[in-house]
Amino acid sequence: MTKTPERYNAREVEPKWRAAWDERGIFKLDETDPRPSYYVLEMFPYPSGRIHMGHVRNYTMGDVVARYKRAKGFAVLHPMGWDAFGMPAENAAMQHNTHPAAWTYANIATMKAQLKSMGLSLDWDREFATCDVEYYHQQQALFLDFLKAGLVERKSAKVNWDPVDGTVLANEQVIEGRGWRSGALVEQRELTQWFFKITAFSEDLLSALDGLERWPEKVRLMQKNWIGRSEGMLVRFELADGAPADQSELEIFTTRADTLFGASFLALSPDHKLAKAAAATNPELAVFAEECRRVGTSAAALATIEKKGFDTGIRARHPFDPDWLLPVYVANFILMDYGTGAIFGCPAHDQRDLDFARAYGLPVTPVVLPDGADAATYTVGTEAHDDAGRLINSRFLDGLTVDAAKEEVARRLEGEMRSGRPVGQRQVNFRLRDWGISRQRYWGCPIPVIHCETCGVVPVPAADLPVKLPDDVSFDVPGNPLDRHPTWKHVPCPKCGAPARRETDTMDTFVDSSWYFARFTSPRATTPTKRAVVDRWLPVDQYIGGVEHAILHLLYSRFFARAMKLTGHLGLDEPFAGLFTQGMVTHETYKGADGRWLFPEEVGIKDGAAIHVKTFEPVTIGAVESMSKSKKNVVDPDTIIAGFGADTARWFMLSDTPPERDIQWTDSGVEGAARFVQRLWRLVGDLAELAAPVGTPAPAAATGPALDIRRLAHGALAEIENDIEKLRFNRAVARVYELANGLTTALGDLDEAAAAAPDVKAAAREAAEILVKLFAPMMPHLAEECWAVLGHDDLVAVAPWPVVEPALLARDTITLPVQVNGKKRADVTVPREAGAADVEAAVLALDIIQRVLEGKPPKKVIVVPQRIVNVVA
RNA sequence: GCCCAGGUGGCGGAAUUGGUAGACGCGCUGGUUUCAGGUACCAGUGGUGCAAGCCGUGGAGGUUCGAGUCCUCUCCUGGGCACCA
Repeated sequence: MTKTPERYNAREVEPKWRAAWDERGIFKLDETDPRPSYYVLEMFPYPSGRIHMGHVRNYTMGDVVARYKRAKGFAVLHPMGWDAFGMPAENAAMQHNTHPAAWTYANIATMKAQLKSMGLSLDWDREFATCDVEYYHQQQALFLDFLKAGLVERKSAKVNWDPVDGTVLANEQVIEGRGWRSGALVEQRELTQWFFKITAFSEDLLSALDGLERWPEKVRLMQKNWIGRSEGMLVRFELADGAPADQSELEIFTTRADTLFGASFLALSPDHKLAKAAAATNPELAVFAEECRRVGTSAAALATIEKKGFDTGIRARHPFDPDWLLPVYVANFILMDYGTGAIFGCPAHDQRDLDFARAYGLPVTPVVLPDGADAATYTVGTEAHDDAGRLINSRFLDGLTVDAAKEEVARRLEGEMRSGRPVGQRQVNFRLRDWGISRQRYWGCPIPVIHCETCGVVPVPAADLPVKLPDDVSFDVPGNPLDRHPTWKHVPCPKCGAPARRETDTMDTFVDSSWYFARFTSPRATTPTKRAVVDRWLPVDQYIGGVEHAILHLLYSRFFARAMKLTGHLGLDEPFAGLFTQGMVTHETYKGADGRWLFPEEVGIKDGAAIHVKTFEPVTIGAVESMSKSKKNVVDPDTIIAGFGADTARWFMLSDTPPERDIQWTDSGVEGAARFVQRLWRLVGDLAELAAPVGTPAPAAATGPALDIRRLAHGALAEIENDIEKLRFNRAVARVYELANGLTTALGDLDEAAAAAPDVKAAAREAAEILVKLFAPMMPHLAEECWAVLGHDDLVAVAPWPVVEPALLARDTITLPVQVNGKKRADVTVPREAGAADVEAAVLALDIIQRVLEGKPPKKVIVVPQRIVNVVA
């Protein structure tokens, strides 16, 4: 190899191939393409201004899958769009006096150019932003259909109010008592709001998780916990003394009806109607209830407070014994919106009830005896027993298991009638709440209803859609610009024609992202979807995004699919057949001498110590954390792509770290990736010089070096295909390195005669083309340039994936490791078809084995075919 | 507190699911090329020992011919949920 290899210049080459792809339109999908379909989708970005490394990682992974599936002969749908409504646009409007739309569309233009520079195989013809009128028009149509189908509800509810953003948040948008976006402490307020009835699907959303086999177990578990199903009973307690005149009973929910004979009190939420009635005549109780509510604003405070209660003086009768009276407390640890807002307390078998009972001197009677404990001496101290056991002190339940006792209590209470209703009934309860979608904001999809004084809430007629956002709005004062707009909300009632007003709330932006995947199948349709098209392309075969959306976005999307099915917009329940959640991109953090964060480019290394590149002051290297602007540990994708090329950035993102884990961005790692780009370029150049012309078939009966080269290529092909199918990109990358190493060595070993042999030249042709096709999904620009060097004038992006020849994967002889007592001592090479007896004989003939055995016969020889031999001495 | 996931060289990580621990990359060491830096190339790189060998997958036990992988206990790290009756 005497010629001076030219360097591969990514900066010049990459734009050329992107233009070639565009020109040929090869990533545009024909919806009627008869080949098997494959839908790969990455979570679409919020147009915040510029893409970050997390986007690069996410979209690179999706692109590998898309390009690979295309090569495998699928008709691939791989679209991109923008999750474009939301608060940052309004904040920018306030700060910089721009219009949210102008800000958003400018950001989209910037980010689209950045995504294009990555060389992604996207069908840009399908692009849309959720703030496009055409998109939210169809979303309003969906809303009206959901309303008609009874899936939308307007109700007054205690809501999470974010005082900084001035809007309502869904439960799942409150994290540790703070708004998920603003971080402000959330307050509880009573407001009339629009809700999607996601709880109508609680049972189905839970049970269908089992069928999502290509979802991460972790995500399924998180959703399961979030939905929070529990089986229990509603039990009616008759009120005896001290009850308000209009209330004669108290209904509680319990999952432990078996412990009814261990009851020592009843407890109410301060917001329970019985508590409120009692507080009306008891000022002290009213004060206590008010105290509870104050604490209740912060979940962090809730977690640490002591259990407190207030005896209302009311007494209730035990359902199995009318003479047994139980005190009714108001307690600070009872939630109004779970179950009935009331419980019965069994201190011996519930820790919270035990803490409460100890504080107020209430009886603690064990009714479940742990296995192995003695009934005569068993007592409960400071730890409640909530595990299994047998019932004691429980009359007719004594001796039963917990499950059997639950059955027996249910049977009896269901059979006992009071005022025409059973005293108890089985009930399944869910933690999941309905999804409040009202937001008091401008930059969102308007809720298409009109409020009329005589007709009430009137849906906007479908023919009047879209309800467009007005352009002339100002953000100089707090509050909702739609609400204070001089004319927008004033409209005649569609029913009676009288003056009425529009709903000024807009939809939660999670609504926008709950059906965009369906819209991509027919992005310009004048209905939300086209049934024939959407039914062919959904579900998404592979969805890829961040695990931070494990609950919110994915649960809402699953709800939307069901709601859209019910209203005839599509034909399935589960929108995402395969889900992959990728890890974050991390980087070291740096702090200067003054304690301020520094950007990575401000930091240099001198004599093994980190210093500031300008001031030479010492720099402290901090923890490796996920990239964030606030800590300045960010690397700009543009800088990397401009400096090294998109292929290097893509390759690095796929290398080394398993895709589901956090990846650490390092300079040396990127440089390594860049070096490999050059190495591949030289290797393909060398192969091209040696290789037979384009179209030469692989040598069928190769021997010697030609056979070795073929085996290398086909071995790598089989492995990489398997790795990409399983999204194990880091392993696929390692296999490409191995193939490149192997081919480099094989080329170096060829003597002049071998290099001139036709079968070697044909094998080199085959190996070079396999190599290029194998890395083409990961480094598509380099692959095109290599493809051209190999003499092709078509694009590798449309070339079919190579086919493995299984015969090349098998060897005539195999080398087995030989262990003695489980420790490896030798290798033995035997014919592939050798029987166990032949292998054993070969092993025992080995000098090393004879030496270790010291001439004695082995106790036993274990031969695992094709695997290993173990000699037991 | 409860529920998950995970601890493997200096670092990121492999290991066909019970069968050669450390693939591949980064880093490092020595050498060749180069005025030099970088690049490129060659050799080496878990620990220990002159060596045969011995020790090694957070820790302690166990099952097995054989354990990173299975079981019991324990420590640590990351994530989710959090008075859900």
